[in-house]
Amino acid sequence: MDHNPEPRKTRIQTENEARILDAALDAFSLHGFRGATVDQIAEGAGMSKPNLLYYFRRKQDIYEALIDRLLDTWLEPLESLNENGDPIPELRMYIRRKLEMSRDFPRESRLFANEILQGAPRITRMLETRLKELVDEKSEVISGWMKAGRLNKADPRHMIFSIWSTTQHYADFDVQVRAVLGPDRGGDGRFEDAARYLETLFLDGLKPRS
Amino acid sequence: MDHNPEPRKTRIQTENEARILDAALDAFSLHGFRGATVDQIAEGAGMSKPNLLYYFRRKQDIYEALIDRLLDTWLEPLESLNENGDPIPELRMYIRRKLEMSRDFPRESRLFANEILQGAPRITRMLETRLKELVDEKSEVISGWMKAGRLNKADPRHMIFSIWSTTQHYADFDVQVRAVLGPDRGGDGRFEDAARYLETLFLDGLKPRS
DNA sequence: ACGGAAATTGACTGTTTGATAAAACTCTAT
DNA sequence: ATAGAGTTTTATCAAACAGTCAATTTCCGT
Repeated sequence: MDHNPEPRKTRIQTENEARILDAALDAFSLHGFRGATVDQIAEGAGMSKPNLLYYFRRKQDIYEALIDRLLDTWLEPLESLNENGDPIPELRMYIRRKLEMSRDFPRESRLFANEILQGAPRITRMLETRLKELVDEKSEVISGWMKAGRLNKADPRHMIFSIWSTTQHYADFDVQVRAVLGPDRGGDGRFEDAARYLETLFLDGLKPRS
Repeated sequence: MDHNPEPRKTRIQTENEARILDAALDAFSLHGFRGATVDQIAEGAGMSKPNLLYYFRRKQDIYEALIDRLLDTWLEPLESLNENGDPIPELRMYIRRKLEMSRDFPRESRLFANEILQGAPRITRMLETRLKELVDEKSEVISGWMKAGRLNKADPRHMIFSIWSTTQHYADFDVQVRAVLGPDRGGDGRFEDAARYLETLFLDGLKPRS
């Protein structure tokens, strides 16, 4: 009665799906859903188009598989913001982890940015439910810290936005960042500069403490 | 010898080019260069595709016209950062003007974001020359303020990045912002909330001043 | 080593896309 | 009012596109 309990995957299937998703991430993150082509992805994955479509029947299926896989990873740092920790180190860690994700997973960041930029036609529901609930919950945590005087008073939701935008900027606007900062002088210097700046900004602000 | 001194435009030409550029801004800002179609733009402009191509011979020409028109407007707020003004009010004004531009010209912001996200193939040179020079110049100004103790010490270039990213976030990630904040309760409330938050963030930071 | 399942391919289809050509129409300066 | 520039449309094209299909080849448990 093998009634579709678990369609166990073969070795080749696992490998090829991984290669397809990787090539698709390249294409979609750079050109968006409409701009990326199946031929392009197939070439990137090193296989023929019909072969690719043997694993994912429609272009949209590849895209949705990517988005699904992305979301957990993407929200995890905020999820692990700990109500019982010290506010300042908690925020410091959250910002650093988001910045690390921009460094280590820039394509994922750009894919997400592209999707939102194009009106999020495929994930609006998710934004209004799962994302909103998570932000609501964590905003309460932050709000509690502020009421206890452990954090400067500010709108927690906009605060989360500002952490998202500043950190993801280094992935999404990478070309611009590189153009402005000039040639990379190797190492993790650029990353550390950004980390140090963001810590100053979020914790101390720009007005000198007299 | 009317040797192409100024190809003075007719009334119809002026009107139609404006309508095309407006429709193109809708399309390109939502789908990027490759994702937007000429048919789509023509329909948005209320004319046939061949008619549109009578005014702009290639799709790319429309796109480039938009980008050109955009840049001056986009950089103007930073250009008018005044070395001789008071640092805090100058920054406050810069942030507010950038935020106003996100509110008033969200399509332009998204067009720019799309271009950068896709690797800025058409404007890399501009980023490396004009934009870099402007940022270098203004970084010197900010750096001077910091050395004079009139501003908290922080990397001026990353500071500019953070102002760009936080303000443009409200245009580029509008869908996400709406989803998280819930239904708009009319008026300029949302804008004022963001303005107030950003002022707190940039000037005071999040660590309470004891 | 072999038989059936899994994987791969070449050839193809219908549609969309950016772009062109030529003919028909409209506006405007005289 | 009319000639010619300026504008619009119909018809059309070749390339690129997502997706299908039948036929072939490879893989793998027995």
